[in-house]
Amino acid sequence: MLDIQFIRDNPEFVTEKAAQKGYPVDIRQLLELDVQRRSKLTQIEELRARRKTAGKPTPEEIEAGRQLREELTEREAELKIVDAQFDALLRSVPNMPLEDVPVGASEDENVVAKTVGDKPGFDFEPKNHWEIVEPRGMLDKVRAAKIAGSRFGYIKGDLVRLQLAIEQFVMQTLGDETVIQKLITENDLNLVAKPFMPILPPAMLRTEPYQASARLNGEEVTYKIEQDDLWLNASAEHTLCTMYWNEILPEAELPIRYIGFLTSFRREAGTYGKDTEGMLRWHQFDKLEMEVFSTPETGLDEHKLLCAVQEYLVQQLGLPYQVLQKCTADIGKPNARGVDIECWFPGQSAYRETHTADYMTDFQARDLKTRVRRGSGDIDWVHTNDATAFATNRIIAAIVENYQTADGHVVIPEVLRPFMGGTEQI
RNA sequence: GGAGAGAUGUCCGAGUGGUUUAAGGAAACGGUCUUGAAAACCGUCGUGCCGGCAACGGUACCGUGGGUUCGAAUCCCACUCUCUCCGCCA
Repeated sequence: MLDIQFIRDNPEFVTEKAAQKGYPVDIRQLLELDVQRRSKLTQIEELRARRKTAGKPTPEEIEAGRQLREELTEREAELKIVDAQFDALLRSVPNMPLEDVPVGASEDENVVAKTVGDKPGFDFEPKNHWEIVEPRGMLDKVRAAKIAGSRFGYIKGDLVRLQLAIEQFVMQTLGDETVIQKLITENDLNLVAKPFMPILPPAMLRTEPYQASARLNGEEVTYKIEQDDLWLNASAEHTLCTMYWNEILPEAELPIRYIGFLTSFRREAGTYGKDTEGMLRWHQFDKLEMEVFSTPETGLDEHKLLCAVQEYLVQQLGLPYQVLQKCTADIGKPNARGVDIECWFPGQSAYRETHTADYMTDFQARDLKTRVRRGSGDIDWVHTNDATAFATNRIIAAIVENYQTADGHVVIPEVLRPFMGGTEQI
């Protein structure tokens, strides 16, 4: 959630920015409730103070206490109602976009920040990825549909080896301090070159932390395990960002940089007919995800580092891509800034989203109550960042389409070959 | 699935109705002593909210939510989580 003090101090700004993100909120009403809430709280605290007695009370004090209790019960009931309204309204206020986030009403107004890499030239008509891997027996969606329904698949053979190679490549690259330092230097960032810690997080989480993460997007997106109060994660950051829920971290431990690997699950309700072929939009997919907890001062640079890592990884695979600066309507409620990478898919003759980087400033941390104790003893909210390293299905599809040969094979990008026993083509 | 135990501040841990604004210990930080360090000694040392420029004052929080009471960490009810043993199992 947003800082109520900030809203008190900047009501017009908050109203305007919230509207730009597509979240019209009644800040006047929120502030009115805020005033009501505080005045009721003051009343209640006064009553509580009067209730205290030192030791055994006299009969008169007991009678007075009885009356105080009646009044308190009434006031507390009033406060509860105001509090609930206030809380609901406060939680409806989105994070404020940073200044450089383009203002836009829909994803169509995202801005292409740059385009990198040459699209491969083919002397034949390039195929879609499924036209290559399905006939070769590396993808079986028919039997998967029989067993689990649409949007599932059996990935087989060399495609599995390719995925494992991608995982190994990412873990090695992000664990390499020299790579991190290089990206920090190239991008003029004021950060330490601490490598990313590999992590295998849980795939499910309980309702309470999920809600606190500001990432629980309801049942269109997320699978619920009813009998156990558990949700299946829709992205690794859901169980990563919640790791330090209700904790105060020593400043010396920051930044905490994780590179997680996890299978994620999405219901994809409302996407019927979209991407039904191939492996771009499944109910279940594997993902390598970065998550960073940092001080407020370094939060933006950490975000830029994650973007740099994403580009570096895609470049290493030799894939053409464009970087999208997401507009206010598309960055999402908890985001202050968001950047997508779209890789080129020659079979579809289109750029398709493969990466996203989210910077939440302290918005998410305030809900998660994840804080940092500074050297001075002060306590501040941490800043949180998450970003895709690779969503393996999508990046495999991109590799297959960009590296396809005339006879329906796929050349393996050089950086991945060491992780596939030197295999050059599948 | 069966049986049992437990949840208190950064950690350990006391506390079963009334200055608990939670004992004591450890860790941490500051200081004294020391050539330096250790030890010893002295001091500081939870979080949120409300008011205040501030010093500070008020209030809440002992797993969560209800209840009893003039008053609840403490009594009652429900729930959650953790641990141990047995069973099953990758």
